[in-house]
Amino acid sequence: MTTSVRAGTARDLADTGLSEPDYEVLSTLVERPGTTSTLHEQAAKMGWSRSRLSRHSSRMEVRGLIARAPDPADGRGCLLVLTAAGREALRAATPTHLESVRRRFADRLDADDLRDLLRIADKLGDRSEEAAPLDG
Amino acid sequence: MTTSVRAGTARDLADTGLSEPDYEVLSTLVERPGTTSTLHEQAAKMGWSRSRLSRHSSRMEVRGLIARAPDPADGRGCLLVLTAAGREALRAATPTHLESVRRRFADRLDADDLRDLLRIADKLGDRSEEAAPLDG
DNA sequence: CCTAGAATGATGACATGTCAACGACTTCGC
DNA sequence: GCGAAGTCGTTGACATGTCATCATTCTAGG
Repeated sequence: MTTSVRAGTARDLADTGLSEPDYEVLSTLVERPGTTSTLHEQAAKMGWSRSRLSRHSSRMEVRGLIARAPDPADGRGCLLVLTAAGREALRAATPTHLESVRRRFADRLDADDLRDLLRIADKLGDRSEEAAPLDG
Repeated sequence: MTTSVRAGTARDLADTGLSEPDYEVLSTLVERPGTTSTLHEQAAKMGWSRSRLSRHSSRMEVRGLIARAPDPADGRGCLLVLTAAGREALRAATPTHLESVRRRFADRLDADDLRDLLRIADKLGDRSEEAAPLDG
C-alpha cells in the first residue's frame, strides 16, 4: 500500500528530474538559514544517518544540486549549501510533487480515513510526525 | 509506519540468517511441486521482475539456499530448485518469522483496525491481496 | 598545555533494486 | 520448413542504503 503510493509519487517526481531522496534533502535544506547546514545537523533533521546523507550529498553534488564547503566553525565538519540549480530544481518540482501527493494520497482519503490511519500507525509503533493537523 | 514494522521483522529474520527477500523466495518456492519452478513463473508468482529474481537467485545460490538447473522443457529457461540447506533455513526461520509478524503487526491490531487498514489500502489503489480472511 | 575520548564525515564492502540492452531460444504465420 | 517476432534469463551501469572503520578534529579533565 505504501509501496503503491510511493511508486507513483516517485515516478511523478522523476519527471521533474528529482528522486524522492533528492526532494527530501532539497526541501529540508531550503528551510535552513542561508539554505546551508552542517551535514550532521541536516542528517539529524531528516532522520538520516550521516553515512546516508554523505553518500547522497556526493551524488547530488555531482549533479550540481548542492555544494560542500568546509565548516569554518568545525574543522571536522562540512557545510551543505543549496546551489542556484538546486533551488531552481526544487522550485520546479514542488508544485508537481504537492499535486502528486494530493492526488495519490490526500484526495483519496477523508477525515475518518486519516484518523484511522494515524491510530493504526500509532498502534504499530510508528514514530513519524506525519504533520497531523487533525488533533487541533 | 510500514517502515517501522518492516525494520523490526527484518531484524528478527536476520537473526535466523535470512533476509526478507530470501524468505519470500524460499517460502514461495517450497510450495511448488518438487520445490522447483522456472524463474519467470516464480517471479510472476512473487510479483517480482525477472531481473530482480535472477539477481537475488544468484546471491542465494552462492549461499547454497537454492540451485539453478537447466529447464528441460525450454532451452531459454532455468529451474530454481530448493536445496536441503534452503529448506532447513526456511524451516528454522518460519516459526520465528510468524511470531515476529504476529507480535509486531497482527497482535497490535484488532478486527476494526484490520478492516480500516484494508479499506484505506483499497482507496489508495493497493493491489496486493494481503490474505484477507475477514470478508468471508 | 596535553592527552584520552568523543564526534564528524568519508569510504570500502556489500545488499538490494531498476532499466535497458543482449544472446539464446521458441513460436507464430506463412 | 523458415524467418520475424516474442520470450527467457543475464548482465552492465546505476541508484540507493547499511554497517564498520578510519583519519581528522574537537573537547573535557587533569
